[in-house]
Amino acid sequence: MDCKIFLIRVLKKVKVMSTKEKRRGRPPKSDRQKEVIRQRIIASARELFLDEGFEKVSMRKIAVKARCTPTTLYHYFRNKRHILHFLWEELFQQLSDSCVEAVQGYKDPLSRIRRLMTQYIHYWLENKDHYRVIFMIEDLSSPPDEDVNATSIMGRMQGFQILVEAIEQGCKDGLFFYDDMELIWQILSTHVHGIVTSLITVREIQWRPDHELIESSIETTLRGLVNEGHLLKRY
Amino acid sequence: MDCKIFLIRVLKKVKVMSTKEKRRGRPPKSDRQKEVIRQRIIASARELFLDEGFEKVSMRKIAVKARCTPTTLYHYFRNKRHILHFLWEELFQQLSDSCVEAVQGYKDPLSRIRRLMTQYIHYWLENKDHYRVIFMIEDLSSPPDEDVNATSIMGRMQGFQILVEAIEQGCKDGLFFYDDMELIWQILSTHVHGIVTSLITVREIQWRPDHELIESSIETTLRGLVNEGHLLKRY
DNA sequence: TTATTTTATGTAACGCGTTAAATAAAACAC
DNA sequence: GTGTTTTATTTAACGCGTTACATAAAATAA
Repeated sequence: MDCKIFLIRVLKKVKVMSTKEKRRGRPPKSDRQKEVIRQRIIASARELFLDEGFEKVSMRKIAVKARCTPTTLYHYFRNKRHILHFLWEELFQQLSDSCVEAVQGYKDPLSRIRRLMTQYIHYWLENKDHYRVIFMIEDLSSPPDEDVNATSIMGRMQGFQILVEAIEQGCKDGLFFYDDMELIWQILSTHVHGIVTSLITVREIQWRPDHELIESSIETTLRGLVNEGHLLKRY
Repeated sequence: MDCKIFLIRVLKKVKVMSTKEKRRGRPPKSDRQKEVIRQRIIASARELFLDEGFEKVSMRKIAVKARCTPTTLYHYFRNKRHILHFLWEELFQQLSDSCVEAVQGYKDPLSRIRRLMTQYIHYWLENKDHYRVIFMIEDLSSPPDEDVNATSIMGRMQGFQILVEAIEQGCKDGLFFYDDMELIWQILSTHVHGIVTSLITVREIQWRPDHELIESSIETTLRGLVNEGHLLKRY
């Protein structure tokens, strides 16, 4: 019974939506209007984040800056993480820019990949609070935001593009043990990310000096990924 | 002036403490008594954690179970993380046990290391909430607890002991590219940890199927760490 | 007009980790 | 006994993310 009623309601709704008959209630704000408000909220969050650091970004303070109440924020974003997602892109852009700079003057794919891995690690170590914003916010229950696809963000980043191209070139040259570009960048990503997350979050372990652990760890990954004979002298 | 006064106060305190004269105020609880209360608090936290999952562990609920107020908890522990640190040891023990079981029947160091790496990853992937308890609690300001040394915890774990012994044996056999046991286990740790943390926390990326990424990632690390010719057929 | 329906926003609350301030308890000095 | 000093514990609060609920606003239906 309930099922039937529900079905009828859904069908009515679909009919109304599809034929664009006059809706009954207050009309929703246009997508354009909504976007304006969303941007005002994001701008407030960014201002707080840049001015006073991540720990000052609270929903209540964002609301004050955006001239609304905290509840209104939840009308436009699922949760705090959802708002901060939009700041990710800017942080990734910084990372990307620093990576682009890091490969300047390096021509062969292997050197470029090595430089990118090194820079990735150093960027996060030098911006530990940015790292926490992105990787250490517990969302517990909520599923990942389907409208924020990190792979697509990364795809638009020049730094990631350079990595992909270097891997592509490497594959052509028979550089790698594997013949699968996606697999290769995922292996590289998990390994460098492991170094970053270990050094930042596992502070109870007495790690080797940063530079030693970083360099030997990266070289280990590259030796494991690159076919014998292709491993040139570094840099 | 202030400095001088401070110095005098310190000296008085030291004198009193060292000569064991009668103290003026209410005497502190004995270390034994304090330990009893600490254990009661930890037991309450553990009960909540095991019965209802991590998200139910709140300072207020621990306090109720331990029959005191939340503030009292802060008399015996610096913060929530400090209490949960004592649960770490038990989770690490589970991990250790599963690792001990995983190497059963594997004799050569390389196979044993490979088994340990694989089991480490699978343990955390199968116990994601445990992973979050340990690695994803933001402590923001506070420095790492100096009285909880993860390396010493790990040292007492048989699973870690087996890893160290396997590395030791490997070094004797000339198995590894590096000749430094600590460096080797730290490289192994960061790499496997990178896989775990990526798969658990970076959900916005469409990762390769677990088994594929795990296996090729581990093999990459081992190829990079093990000298040519020593890399036997797997398992 | 008035009633109804839907959207947008606000009010007040929940439980959270943590802490300042007050108070209770236990010792000594007088 | 009465104060004094130190420790242990509680009370009450802060700001937090989030949400149930109420209300305002804007449209249609009658």
